[in-house]
Amino acid sequence: MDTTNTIKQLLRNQLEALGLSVSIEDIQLTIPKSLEFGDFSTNAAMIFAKKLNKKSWDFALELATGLQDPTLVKVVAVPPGFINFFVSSNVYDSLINEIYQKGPAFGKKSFNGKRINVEFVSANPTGELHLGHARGAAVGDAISRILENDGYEVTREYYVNDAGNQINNLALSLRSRYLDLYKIKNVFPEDGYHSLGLIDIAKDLQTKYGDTLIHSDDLEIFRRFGKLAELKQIKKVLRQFRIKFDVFTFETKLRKPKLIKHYLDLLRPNTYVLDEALFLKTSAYLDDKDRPIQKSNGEYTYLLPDIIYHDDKARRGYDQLIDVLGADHHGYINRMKSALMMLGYPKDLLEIEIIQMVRLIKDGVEFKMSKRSGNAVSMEELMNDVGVDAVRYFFLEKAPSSHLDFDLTLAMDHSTKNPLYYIEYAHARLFKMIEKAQKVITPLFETNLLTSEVETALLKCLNDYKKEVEEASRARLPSKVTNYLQRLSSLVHQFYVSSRVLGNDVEALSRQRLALCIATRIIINNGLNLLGIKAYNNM
RNA sequence: GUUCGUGUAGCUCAGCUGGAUAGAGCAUCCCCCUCCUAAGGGGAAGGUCGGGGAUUCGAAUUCCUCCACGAACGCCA
Repeated sequence: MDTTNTIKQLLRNQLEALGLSVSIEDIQLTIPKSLEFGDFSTNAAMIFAKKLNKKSWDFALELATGLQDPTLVKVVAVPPGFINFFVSSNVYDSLINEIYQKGPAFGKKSFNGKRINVEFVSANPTGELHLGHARGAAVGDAISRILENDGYEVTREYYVNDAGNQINNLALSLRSRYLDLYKIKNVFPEDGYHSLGLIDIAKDLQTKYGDTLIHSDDLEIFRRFGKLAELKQIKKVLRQFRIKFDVFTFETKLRKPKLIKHYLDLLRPNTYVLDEALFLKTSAYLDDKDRPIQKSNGEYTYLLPDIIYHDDKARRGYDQLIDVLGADHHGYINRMKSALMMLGYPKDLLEIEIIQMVRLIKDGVEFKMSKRSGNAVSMEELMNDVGVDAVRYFFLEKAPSSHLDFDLTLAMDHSTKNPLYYIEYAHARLFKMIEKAQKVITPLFETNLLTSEVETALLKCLNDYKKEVEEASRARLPSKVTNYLQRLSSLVHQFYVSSRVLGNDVEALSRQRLALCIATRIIINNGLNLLGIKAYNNM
């Protein structure tokens, strides 16, 4: 019989002795969050006290005194009426050993047979990536890393919207810049893209084609050249941010007449014509109203290629599709899910993670970011000024669903206010100390001497790693990992100050503490790796 | 108006599959380097967990309702 059942049985017997007959199933035994509450805990006294007309606390004391078993080291009642069970003491030996043996692989699960596609960033190739994209990039990549760690095979995908109005605007803007180079009078498009990068692209165009395009009415060459140049720049920035996409899917590849026709036929039963436009009956599923897929002028809306795209992803055999999208795509969720349901997919094949807005604060005041204005801060600029590690950390430490104030003044100031330094410092301290200590002693991977409050807490925290990382994967919340690392680092600093590794009277204590440091450093390193943040050996 | 998100310390936010004294960073005040990195540690102060109601032995957490802020509600993508 396992410990849980032993304790439950014990409780049942004791309750009976006190005049209450309950079944085993009604007894709740949990593993407490905090170490001080023992290995198991029950709320039985609080639940059953009322039946005997007793106070929870009195009843807990009464109940606890009768609970004895060879497997139990200690049984205590605590206000307001919990009864805590302590089973054994040296449970952490195997943990420390496992962390040391597995190193970077500790906590990483083997392939569970499930494949997940994570689509993120997917910015239109019409200009620079901005802050919102940076947040999406950090979150999408961290979620991917966390899922991989949890045993999933992950494909990172970028959808390139290279058809439609925005690309025409890009082409027109580029042509205008190109004509400017020849001092030819022209009108910059009203919704054109003002980024300075476009002028450089125009120059490249000039280098390649000379003046042969001046009288060309064909926009196609401007479209192609412009989008590829923009995409190249985007990829460069993402690479610098340590993100490599596995798949780029182009909207133009999905806008093939044959494909469109095929999908129109497929969706036909779910459509109707209104005012010469073709509407998809998404409201029959999850949406609050129907959505047009073909305009009255015969053009298709973005929705149709997007449906084709999602079906394309689904057909590639993923068990789960995740889209990481900005808050402005909020209304998109139900219409895309509805469309996929029409094609016969389950409701939750597609999961959409909405990333809330980033508000930019500079010198204490908000300034609006605009795609057009020259003073919007780009992702590249941010990365160069703040550093990749810090940018990632800033964006990951808060849940994606909460609005984020990005304080530029603070971030660009390389100061100690940066919460990432706290973790990095803990890592560097451990690293240097381990390096030093290993010249004198060898680690002993046992824990019987590690009994101080901070040592016990540290062991417990290391033990939590797997659980936290699993939770982060399940909830798609990288912030669980940043929070965990903060907590762990705090314990590291406390430990560092209070518990010297070298120079103890008892050599075994030094050696066990060294082993604890080695294990802890590995965990910090592994945790940071899940966030795409580098761990440094000195600061 | 509808849908979604958010409301927790002076500020920025954790905590939310109900549980034990509601936590951290920054800011303020006081201590701690002859000794493994003081980018650190210890302590003080700071809270009607937006308001109200319900369920429960127990609610920041679940449910209802109201308020405030943000986002989306286009034959744009």
